[in-house]
Amino acid sequence: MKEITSQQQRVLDCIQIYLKKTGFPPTRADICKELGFKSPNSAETHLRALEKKGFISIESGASRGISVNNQNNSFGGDEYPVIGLVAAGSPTLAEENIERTINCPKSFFESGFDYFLKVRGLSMKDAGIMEDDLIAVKKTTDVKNGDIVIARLDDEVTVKFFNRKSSNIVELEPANEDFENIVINLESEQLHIEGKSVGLLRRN
Amino acid sequence: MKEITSQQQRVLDCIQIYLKKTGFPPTRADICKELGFKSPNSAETHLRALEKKGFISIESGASRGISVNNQNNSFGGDEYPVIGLVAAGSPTLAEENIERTINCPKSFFESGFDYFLKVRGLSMKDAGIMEDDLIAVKKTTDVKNGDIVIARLDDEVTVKFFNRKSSNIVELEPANEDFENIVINLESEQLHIEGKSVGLLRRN
DNA sequence: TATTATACTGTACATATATTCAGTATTTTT
DNA sequence: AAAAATACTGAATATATGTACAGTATAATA
Repeated sequence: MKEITSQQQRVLDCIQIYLKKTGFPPTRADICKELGFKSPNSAETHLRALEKKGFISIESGASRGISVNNQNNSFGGDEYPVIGLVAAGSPTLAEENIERTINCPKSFFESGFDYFLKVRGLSMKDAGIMEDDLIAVKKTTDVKNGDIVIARLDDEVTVKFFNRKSSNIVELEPANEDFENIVINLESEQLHIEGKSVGLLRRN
Repeated sequence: MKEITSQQQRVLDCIQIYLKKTGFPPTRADICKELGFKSPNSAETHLRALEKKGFISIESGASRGISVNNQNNSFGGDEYPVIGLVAAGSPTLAEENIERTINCPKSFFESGFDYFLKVRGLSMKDAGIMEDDLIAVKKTTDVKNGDIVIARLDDEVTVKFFNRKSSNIVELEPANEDFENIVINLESEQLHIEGKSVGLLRRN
């Protein structure tokens, strides 16, 4: 399997996300629409490159005749996006930050989950969350004290323990003595709870 | 979900077999070819019946726009055993210690793996391995310094960093300052390397 | 008894779609 | 320095495909 370029990866991801969403592969036009290309030939050439490199197979003449060569993939799970936890000051948890997808069953984590978040930094190391770990995130605002939450302050996304001190005061607590608690006064600051951690996946 | 007729079941099976084989849904003509119909409208009417009964969804106008409404998670991965890392002095990694199994794809962890090991204690906490975490273990004796290995000394199984000091001396190093290195002289003691960690799964 | 659902054949056609050709430009490899 | 790969736009076209229409026939339902 030869090297894949970033654009080819985007096309491959697009195919897999489309497959997950609709149950069938995209057309060239669909790919263009998703990725903003203006000519179907843009998709075509990427598809041919992916085929040449062995990532996909294309059945000639067949509409939507794309199959992903995931050797292990006779597999009925879903594709879950892996979203990069971008550094401070960067955009939020957006679709554009999908690095790739992971195929795994819905019920893999007890309460169900929506996406994986790739961890940056070691602010939660004493909770066993290390750099590059993938946190399984369930989208919810229903969080309790002690939950590991994915919180957004302005445009900065962070993973911390949640601790409501009073009706107006929330503390976000790291699990690392080198970091300090973030105290938020809800009257003067905006806090968005994106979701909470329901599990963790690490791949050495 | 209403009752399905035998012919409709044949069509539904045909769709699923075609999907598994090719990676994309069949056309009306494909179904006719598979099932011996002579008119595409035969397939069409069956598809519409299946749609009406809720077994499939059809995207109007899209070629091969069929998706199977699979609420049942009959999921093609493999069952991997979860083995409890039993406390000191207890039996080894035996079949009897299988707590349950987890369904997940073969290649879920990069290099493939053989079973999950449920962690006891916090001796590897600084490596982000916490109590009750499930370590994905690949059975192998081919380990390098720095690998997290599953080692057995007599009947005691432990998870530690591997460090070969010399041809006869191996150190098993915890990732927790409260624990001490285990130094093994291979001439006088038996060390069995059961495998190494290739990943980790945590479920909150 | 009339109606609806099932189960087909056969023809026809609009359009969805793959695919080719002609360009332009940048980067990487040889 | 030349060749190949990457990364596109834009237009054109043959055909793959969904889908409607016209029939025929049987079984189930109201």
